[in-house]
Amino acid sequence: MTDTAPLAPASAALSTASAAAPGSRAAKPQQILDAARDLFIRDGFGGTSMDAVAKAAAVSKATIYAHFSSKEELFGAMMSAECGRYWPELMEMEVPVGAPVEVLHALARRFMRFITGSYAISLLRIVAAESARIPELGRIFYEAGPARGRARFADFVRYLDRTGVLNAADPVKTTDHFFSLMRGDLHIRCLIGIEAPSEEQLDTHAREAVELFLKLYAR
Amino acid sequence: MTDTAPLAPASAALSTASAAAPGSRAAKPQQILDAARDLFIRDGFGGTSMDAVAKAAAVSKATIYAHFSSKEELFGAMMSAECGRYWPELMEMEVPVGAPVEVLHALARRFMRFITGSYAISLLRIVAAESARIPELGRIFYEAGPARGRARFADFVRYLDRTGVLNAADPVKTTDHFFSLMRGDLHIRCLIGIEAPSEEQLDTHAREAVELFLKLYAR
DNA sequence: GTCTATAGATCGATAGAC
DNA sequence: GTCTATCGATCTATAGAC
Repeated sequence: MTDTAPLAPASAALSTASAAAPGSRAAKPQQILDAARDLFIRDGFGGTSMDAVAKAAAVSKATIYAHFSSKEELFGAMMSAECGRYWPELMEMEVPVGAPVEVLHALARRFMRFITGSYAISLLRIVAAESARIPELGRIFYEAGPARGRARFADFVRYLDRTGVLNAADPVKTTDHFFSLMRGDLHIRCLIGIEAPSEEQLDTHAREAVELFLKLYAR
Repeated sequence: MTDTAPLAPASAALSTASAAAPGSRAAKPQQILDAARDLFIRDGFGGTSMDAVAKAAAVSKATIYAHFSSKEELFGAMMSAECGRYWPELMEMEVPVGAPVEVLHALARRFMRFITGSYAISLLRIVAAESARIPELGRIFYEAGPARGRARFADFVRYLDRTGVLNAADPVKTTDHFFSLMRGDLHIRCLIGIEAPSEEQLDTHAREAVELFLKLYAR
């Protein structure tokens, strides 16, 4: 590896907590967003009441409405903030150094662990369920999350193509195929709550996905 | 093709309408289920009220509760009935005859059209969203739907392996890979409502998926 | 079984004091 | 901005007549 791997530069993770002191006035919007995130993720949109958010955020309901004009807007703001936060944690981590197949395997395992985890699954469930009611929600989610990861991995594919490891004439489609092979049927089974894969399952699944991917695109 | 293709036997589609005359007493549970299906699919679980179901089914709310003890039970009964109905319509159709690559392409196109359509997307959204609240829902859905299609296609893979078209040592995994390549990123984009692929897109997508699949498994 | 009518609870959103 | 208190609407579920 004499070239520079484009996945390497890791930026500082964004902080959840506001800069303001807890309990102060400026911290309340963030308290509300944090509480909303926890409750929406746990109970869904319909299952979360504004009363519950107010109680969890330790503010009054009127304070919530002073910052967010409706439940939908609060939900959209929470989702937008989360989408800007969760994907960097996944993709901007330092990329392991080693043989391409090992790097791919490490990335695949990390990806699988993330997308089958309760956090990503809960977010996806709510976005899917509410996208009919809140049309822009799907795009907010996709652009801030999956699209970023895809673009980032496509850069990595270009790098592997440039260095002669892969034969990927269309990096975007190649990325799509890698992600598709990774998700497999497992992702949907997680989405509908009938599977919670163990670490070993994820590792095996990731290894198989990489094998198939290399069978398609290794030079 | 001297062997018998296992996808061929098409059974009669199940009927939605009850055998009882419309308006009669015995027809009411079916009227309720039909109305519930339409409303749940259109407005989701939280967006559908029992009042609306009663109005759409032309019965009183008390009649609904005489047959279904709660909103959740009505929802589960509807989903169970739908799951037993929708997949046969997809997979038990007559299989086109021709070269394996053309048959695969026809199947892929049919599959893509179905899973990206509003009916399947709506069902999946609701199952995903409510699987946390109703744990058995995901399994009902999966067993009655996707699992059947997978088993059926695995038989087809075995047939193709037996006749020397494919090299598929593990038909189940091979099936998984075919379905994964078909879904691609497109399926998730449909799920979150940011894409509604045209017939041409579906055709192109299906063709590419088959090409990749054959690159992996053609003998 | 089926209806009308309503109980009982909750929810989203707001008014008004500070 | 933040609070308490509450409005008005809606929802699930049931009581009671037939």
